[in-house]
Amino acid sequence: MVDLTKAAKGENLLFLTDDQLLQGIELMFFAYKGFTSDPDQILQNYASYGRAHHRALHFINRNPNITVNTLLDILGVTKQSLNRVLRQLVEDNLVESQVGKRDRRERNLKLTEAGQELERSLSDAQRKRMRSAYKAAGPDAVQGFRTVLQNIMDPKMKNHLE
Amino acid sequence: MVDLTKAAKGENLLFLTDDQLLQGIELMFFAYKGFTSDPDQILQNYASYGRAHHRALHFINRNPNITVNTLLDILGVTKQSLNRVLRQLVEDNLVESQVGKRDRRERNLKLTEAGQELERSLSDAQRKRMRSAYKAAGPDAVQGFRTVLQNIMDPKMKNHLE
DNA sequence: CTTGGAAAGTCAATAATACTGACGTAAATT
DNA sequence: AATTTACGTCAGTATTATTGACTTTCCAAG
Repeated sequence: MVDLTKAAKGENLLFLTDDQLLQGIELMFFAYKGFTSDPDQILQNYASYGRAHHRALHFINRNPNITVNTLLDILGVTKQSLNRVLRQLVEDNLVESQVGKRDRRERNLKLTEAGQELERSLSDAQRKRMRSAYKAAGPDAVQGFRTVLQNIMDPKMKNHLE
Repeated sequence: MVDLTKAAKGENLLFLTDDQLLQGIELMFFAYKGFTSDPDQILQNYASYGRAHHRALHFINRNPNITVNTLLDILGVTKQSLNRVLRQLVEDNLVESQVGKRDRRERNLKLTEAGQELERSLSDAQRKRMRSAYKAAGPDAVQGFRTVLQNIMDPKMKNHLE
C-alpha cells in the first residue's frame, strides 16, 4: 500500500474540518452583509422602502410579466407579506400589474419607467461590488464561487436561475 | 496584431457582463436563503428565538470571552438591538456574562453548557449543508468561493475572520 | 352548466428584528 | 476632577414577516 491513500484522504478532509466549515459560514454572513449594504444605503432615502422592495424590483425586472404566484415562489414569503410591498410599488407607479391574457385570474407584473430607473440605481451599486469582486478573484475563482453557491441553495430553486 | 488580444479581452469580459453579474446576485440571494433555512427551521420550536439569537450564539462560541462591543462590531447592529437578544440568552442560561478582569467596565461573554448544546444543534445543520456543498464542488471550487466572498465583504470585517 | 379549486387581494392580529433618542451607572483615562 | 468608555435600559417607531379568515374572479372538470 502506497502513501497516496493517506495523502489523498488528508487532502480531501483538509477543507472539511469543522473549523473550515465554520469559516465558510462566517464568510457567508459577512459577504451577504456587504452584498446588501449598498442597496440598503440607497433605500434609506426612500421612507417605507426596504430590502423587500429591492428584491421585488429585481425579480420583476429579471422576469417581465411574471405572475404573483411565481414571484411568491421565488421570494419564499407569504402572499400577505408580498402584497404589502407590491401594493406600495403599484401605488407609487414603479410596478404595473396587468390582467393575464391566457388566464385572467393571473396578474402579470412589470416595471414602469420609474421602476426601471430605481431598479437600475440599486442594481448599479450591487453590480459594481460584484464586478470588482469577480475581477479581483479571476474567472476560475468565479466558477468555483458559482458552483458552491449552487450546491448550497435549495435544488428546487434552480428553476429560477434561468 | 494577433487574435490573442481579442480572445483575451473576450474572456475577461465574459464573466463581467451585466447578465453574469445579475446571475451572481441571484445566486447570493438563493444560497443565503438555503444557508439560513436549516437553523431557522430548528429555531421555530423555540418561541421568541430567531436568527439574531443564532448569530449571537455562533460568534460567542467562536470567540469565547468576547466583549459586548466586539460582538456589536461583528454583528453590525445597535446595542439596543443586541441587548434584547443577549438579555434573553443570559436569562435562559445559554450565555454567561462575566465582569472583565483587566477592565471591569467590559463584560466577557461565553456559552454555558446549555448554550453550547443549542449552538451545536444549529451549527450541525448548517455545517452539514456546507460540507455537502464543499464536497460536491471540490477543493478548487471551494477556494474560489472563499476568494470571491472575501472580495464581496467589507474589508474592515476581515479582522473578525481569525 | 354547475361546482370545485386556483389566483389574487384584503383585513386583523402578532412576532422578530431593527432603528433613533435619551438616560443612568460604573469604571477607566486624561 | 473632568471626560470618556462600556454597558444597560426605557420608550417609541419602522420593516419584514407570520397565521388565520374571508372575498372576488375566473378557469376547468364533471
